[in-house]
Amino acid sequence: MIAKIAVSAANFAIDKPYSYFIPNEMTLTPGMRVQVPFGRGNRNTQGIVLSVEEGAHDGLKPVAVRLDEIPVLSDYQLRMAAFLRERYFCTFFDAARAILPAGFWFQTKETYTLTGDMSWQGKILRNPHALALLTVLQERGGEADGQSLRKVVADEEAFEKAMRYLLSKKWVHTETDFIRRTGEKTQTVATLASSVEETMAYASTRPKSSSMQKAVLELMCCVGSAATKEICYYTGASAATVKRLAQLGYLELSQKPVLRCREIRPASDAKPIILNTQQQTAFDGLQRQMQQENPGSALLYGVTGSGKTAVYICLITHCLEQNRQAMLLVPEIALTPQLLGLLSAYFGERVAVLHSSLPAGERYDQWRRVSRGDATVVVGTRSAVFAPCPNPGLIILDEEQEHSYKSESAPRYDAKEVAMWRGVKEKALVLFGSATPSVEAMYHARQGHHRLYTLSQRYNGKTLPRVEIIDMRQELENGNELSLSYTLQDAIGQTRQAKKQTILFLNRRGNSRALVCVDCRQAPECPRCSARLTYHSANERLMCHYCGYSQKASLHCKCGGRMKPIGTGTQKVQQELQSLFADMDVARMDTDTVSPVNTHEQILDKFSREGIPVLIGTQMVAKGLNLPNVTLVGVLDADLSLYTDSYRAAETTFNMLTQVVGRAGRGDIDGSAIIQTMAPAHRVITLAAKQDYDSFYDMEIHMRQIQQCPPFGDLVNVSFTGQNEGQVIRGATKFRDSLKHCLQQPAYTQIQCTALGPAPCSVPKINYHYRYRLTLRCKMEKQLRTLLAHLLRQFAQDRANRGVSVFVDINGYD
DNA sequence: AGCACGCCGACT
DNA sequence: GTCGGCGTGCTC
Repeated sequence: MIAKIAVSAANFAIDKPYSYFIPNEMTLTPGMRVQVPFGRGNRNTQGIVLSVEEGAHDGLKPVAVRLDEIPVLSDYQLRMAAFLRERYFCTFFDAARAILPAGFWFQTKETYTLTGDMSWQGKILRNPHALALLTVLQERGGEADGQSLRKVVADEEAFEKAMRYLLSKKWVHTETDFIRRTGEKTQTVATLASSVEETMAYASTRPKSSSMQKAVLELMCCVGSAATKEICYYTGASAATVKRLAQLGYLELSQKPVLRCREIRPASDAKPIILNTQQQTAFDGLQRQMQQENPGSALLYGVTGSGKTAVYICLITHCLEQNRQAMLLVPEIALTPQLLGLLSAYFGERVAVLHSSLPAGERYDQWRRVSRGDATVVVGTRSAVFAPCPNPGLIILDEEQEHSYKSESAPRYDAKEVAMWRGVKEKALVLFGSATPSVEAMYHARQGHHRLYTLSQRYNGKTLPRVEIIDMRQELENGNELSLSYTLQDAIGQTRQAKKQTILFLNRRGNSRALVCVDCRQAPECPRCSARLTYHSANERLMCHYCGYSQKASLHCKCGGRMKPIGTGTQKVQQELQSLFADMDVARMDTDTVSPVNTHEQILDKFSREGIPVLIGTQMVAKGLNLPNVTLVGVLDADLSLYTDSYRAAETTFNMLTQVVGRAGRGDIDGSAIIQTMAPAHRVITLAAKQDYDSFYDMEIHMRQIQQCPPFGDLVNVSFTGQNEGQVIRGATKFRDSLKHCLQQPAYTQIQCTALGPAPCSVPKINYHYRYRLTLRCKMEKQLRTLLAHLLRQFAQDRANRGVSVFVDINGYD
């Protein structure tokens, strides 16, 4: 018998089913994982059985080990993996990795053994690490595992190099085994093992060279116990320093499970839902659609507060009554505790939560519950679209316009597309929900590809907040140089007097700060990346977001000038507020205030509970909880997010403004919003202020048509990365030229596609790797996908492109 | 990408 | 002569 196997060692260029013969005593079924020898060196590789067939095994290698008792991927999931592979230019194995939760995967364990060849003894080796490894191996009776050997040569790169040398000399032999993970994800926690006095006494005797030890001990005296990872973050010490202190007896290390999943608190009352007329109409239509042979897809367009969730719950109930499972995807699980509570109130034990920050073991269990059919309601983030429901009848994607449905790493899939594919294959209704649908979704709805259901009434008949636009140029002319306009200042004062709360929203991406020299205006950059280092005042360090590099923040610039932190401006606004309202409490949400101890939720919770008059923050305050006591929302620099070169800038700004304005007046009292901008006449801003989605859509769809952007055309980035900049550019250019050449061939003349570039990516260098990209304006159809796949394979096989890797991203967000 | 094989220059 | 560098081609 012969098995066709997809192997993990294959890259995109050589990814195909490889045939192996199945030893007589072994039985294999498709979807099982196996260990097979691969390549000239027959290194052990993990593989997935795609199919099993009759046949003679002339010259085929045998399957070495069967790793699963029962298949981990069903036939249906194997087809899904094939779909991902074809659609997103990844290997079959990459696709399987995306489908299966992390808890399913094996850890590799390398065993190194000394071969009989002892000719190295007495020789003077050029590589001192190699000799060290040989010595240790001999001491341990000629065999050791990779983990313990890596302790001998701590530096990963040096270890690899030395081991490569030993293997090439055939003095050492290696074998890889796949062992099941321990299940639970754990982290190392250090606890102070001696008294504070004793520890401080020791710390004070330490010479300057051990300042790291001192810093760690000081921190530990304060906190008593902390995760090693956190200690390293706050002090900049390496894990080795912590370990050393443990050896010296000052700290005690232990393994504790990571528990990031907060318990779901079921909402207290699961009272029967009464739908209003609009909700009932939508529900009836959706329910009827779900009964059909091919239910297709639908868009539920419901303004903020119109009660989409109630419709979801009724639909899920209906779906379960048909003995089918329901899936509900959300952009971010941490922002939906209320939804989770509500679902568990209605569906109790039948709910399974799947998302990436669950500990591996937990995720594994949830996954099993779903595939066994014990859990019939799946709630989760993007990857939950792969949930192994045996027969789903309903797939809901809430807040459909959110970017988090698109994966940013390989395979770069879009959960919306995967959901549509599943919907067709499994005859399940796919429902997109949004208060501000993406232009693409609304277009498809208007074209009749999705059925459209609209909820235009706010749940308890509440009116939308009053919105006022303030021209900040005018404000400057009037002599106000503060970030807060006079109008906003007054409004904050009044809100405070009414014992209500204000949220001030700074329209900045992220929440990072930099250190800038007062004299030369230079900010320290990452030595490995073309990016500024971010200043973290919690640990007084500068850190790189892209590669993880970090260094101690210096107070002085190279030029001798003083360094000053600048940032999102939240602090500046806070200072302004405090000089305007001397005794007012202000809460702030940015890198300085958000920490593992002080999470977003805790800050919001504190703000809400203690009735702090003002909360300042960046985009992260826009999302999340309902805060009933907030009646005023101020947006600073509303136009800032318009000035990016993405075709989605207008849409993102509109959605963000609508969302933020909707934060005001969730309680009994009507809210108001003040939008400050340098471009008060900009249509996006005026329309957002009026909450006029339809006019915005009409304007934007027109632009998209002119520019041939989605939904009319696709923008595809083909990115090239490598350490040699010239080689990367040459590779990209060559790729573009062969694409252009192919497009001129008679077979491909129907393909419409133009290629621009190569141009440097938005971050041109990450971790010493240069990044260039081509932008294709095209219609991503089957023929073009085939052509691109061919070109990608050809690229990888070209010797000139060694060390350059390439990936494709379709309609990405960067 | 990773690995073996093979061809060629430097050193014993 | 042999060790070791690096270019080339294949992966069931």
